[in-house]
Amino acid sequence: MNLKQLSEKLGLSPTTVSRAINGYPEVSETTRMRILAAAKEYNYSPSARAKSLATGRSMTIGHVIPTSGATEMVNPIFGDFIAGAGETYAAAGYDMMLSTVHRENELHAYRDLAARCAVDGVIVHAPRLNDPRVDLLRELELPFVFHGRAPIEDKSYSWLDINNTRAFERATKLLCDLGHRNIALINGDETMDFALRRRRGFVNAMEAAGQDIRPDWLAAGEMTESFGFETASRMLDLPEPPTAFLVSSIIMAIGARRAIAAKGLRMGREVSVVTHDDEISYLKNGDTEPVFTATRSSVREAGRRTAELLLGQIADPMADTVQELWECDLTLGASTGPATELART
Amino acid sequence: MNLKQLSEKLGLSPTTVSRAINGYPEVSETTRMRILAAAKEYNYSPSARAKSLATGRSMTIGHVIPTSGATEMVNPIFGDFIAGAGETYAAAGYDMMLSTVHRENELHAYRDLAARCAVDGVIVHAPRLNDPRVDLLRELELPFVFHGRAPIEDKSYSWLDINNTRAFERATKLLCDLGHRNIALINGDETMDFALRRRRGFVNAMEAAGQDIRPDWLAAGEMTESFGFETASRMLDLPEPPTAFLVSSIIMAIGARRAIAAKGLRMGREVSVVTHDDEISYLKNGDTEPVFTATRSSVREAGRRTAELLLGQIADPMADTVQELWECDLTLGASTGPATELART
DNA sequence: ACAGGCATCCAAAGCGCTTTGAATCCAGCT
DNA sequence: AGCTGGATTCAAAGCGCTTTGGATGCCTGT
Repeated sequence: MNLKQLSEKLGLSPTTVSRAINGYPEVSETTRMRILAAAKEYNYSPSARAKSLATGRSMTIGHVIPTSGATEMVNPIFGDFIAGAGETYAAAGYDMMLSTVHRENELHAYRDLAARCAVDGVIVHAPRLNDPRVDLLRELELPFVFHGRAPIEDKSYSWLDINNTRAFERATKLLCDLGHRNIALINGDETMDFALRRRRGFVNAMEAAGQDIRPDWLAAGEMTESFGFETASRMLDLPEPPTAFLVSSIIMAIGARRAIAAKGLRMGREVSVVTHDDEISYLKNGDTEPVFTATRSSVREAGRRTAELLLGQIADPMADTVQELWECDLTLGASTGPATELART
Repeated sequence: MNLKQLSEKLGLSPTTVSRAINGYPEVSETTRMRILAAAKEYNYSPSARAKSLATGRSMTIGHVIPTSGATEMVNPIFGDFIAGAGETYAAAGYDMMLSTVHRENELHAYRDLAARCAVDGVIVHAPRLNDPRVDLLRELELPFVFHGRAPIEDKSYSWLDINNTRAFERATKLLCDLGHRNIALINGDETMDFALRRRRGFVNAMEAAGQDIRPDWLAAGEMTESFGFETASRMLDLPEPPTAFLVSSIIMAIGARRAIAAKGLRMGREVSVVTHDDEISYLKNGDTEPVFTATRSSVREAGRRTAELLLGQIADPMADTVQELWECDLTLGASTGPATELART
């Protein structure tokens, strides 16, 4: 069933039917009702392809998902971010288009989306150091919003980010205040902007507290459970092991917990752990008391809001760029406690 | 830059340029080369919208992702499945379109995709008992492949599934062979087809071994870490606690491990755990020795293959439907051992 | 010299919609 | 009666591509 057939059935012109469906005022209420009823009866919806060709807007938002590392890992926060963004799109009548792509083909993927007029805008994931995507997307004149920031601090593009530096400063200070002096950082891949900021927050707070930062106690890598386990295991085997871990993702923290348990130590007693918690739906940080003391921010909420910012920008391309910096909660859980001497025995 | 402009620049007709780009033979090699060079220079790609309107194919595959439960959880295996499917799509020149949708709106989402001609086919996720989607999609004449099976056993639709029943039979038998008599099942939501089959496998093997199935030792719910923790905790508190857990997802198994540790028990010693492992990229089941004894099948590989089946079906709608049933590995890890009396003390 | 055949190329129609500009109708007013 | 103007409706152009059905030119063989 297409527009022409429907209009013939109704004895009206395609023009009128189209206007009725799209809510234009130049059609009487009675015929509008008649048209909408018929559309429903025959389950008619305008063809998205024809519509977007005619209007010049595809009503589709693109997400280019970089798969990283040898394992081509998909970031675990991704599902929840998408779910949040999807709510916004659904409410606004937009579709969501995904491309998963190896990092080296990423720029080509954006170029391609733009050249094919496949999307009206994109959300940019996982900004990194010297991220070339800001310039590229500007050149392509494709509306975009970053989830996270490229390290460039100018106001010339829109982004939504959490205050990674502050969150990790506060978390580090908490550990210092609990008397910990041997604090390790298990960070995400430090070519990524968020990881750099978290490290900076950690370093700031350690220096403020007059504490040593030992290279042995710094690690960065893939945000997998294995990496958390292996890194924590290795550090706990050091002659002078850390008494506390600051961890960049709850998945790595679960690995760290496994390492701690394997050494016969108790998390929250001999060893403390603070992690960042994205509030991933299947990895809730406990139901009553949080399992981990954590810096917390909902990535799903971020998805919803980032999508809103992008749709706003598409609706009014002349509007100013928008920057939103969200503070994280610092929630106390069972994984932290005062420093003890036990871990060194 | 559009086709017309490019063809004017080249002094050729749009027809010829189009044919050159789409690889038709009626254009000389020299002009084809010239055209392709110009297309590259001006970064021209045919508009996807116009192309799909003209060809009648959208070159897009839809995935309708149901969010489940009060938390609107996104299944954690989803990211890896999508990554696998995405590889297939990219290689074949297809795009991927996602809608996340509440379960009650799911049928409407499919209807809408079909009516708007937005996709050439869909992959159906998370089949359930009495799944209405088989009939609906047939009625809509939209090509589809199920990831998993609807319980209907006919050959009239295509699916790719793992042999859940067999996997859980074997896993259960392993635990029985290790001397366990108190075996608990922590299953996924039993309105889902896969969970029903796993339960059936468990029951089959228990009956074959002449063992009791105690309602106390059966649980089904959301595949979250919390659910695994709470369920295992509750069961371990029973007057007669299980000595082994068969768990439907590695995330729940991580929760169960936490519960076991919290009771001062050791996984693989006092309590055994076997889990299903989808080989999620960020939750690798250990690097050297597997942490968990597990029934294993790569969900990413499944995504890749399911997408292939769908594209095949789109390419030849008259071809027979295809069913693929994959067997799981049963890999031994550190989480299982012989039954002891310790757990009951 | 001419028909036939092949290799190239092109004009125009059409995909299903939106949207411009115009037509039609029917009060309401002078 | 005649004019104006608002309320409806419509015909037709156009979005950027593919594809049908020629057209053109060139080479062959007779």
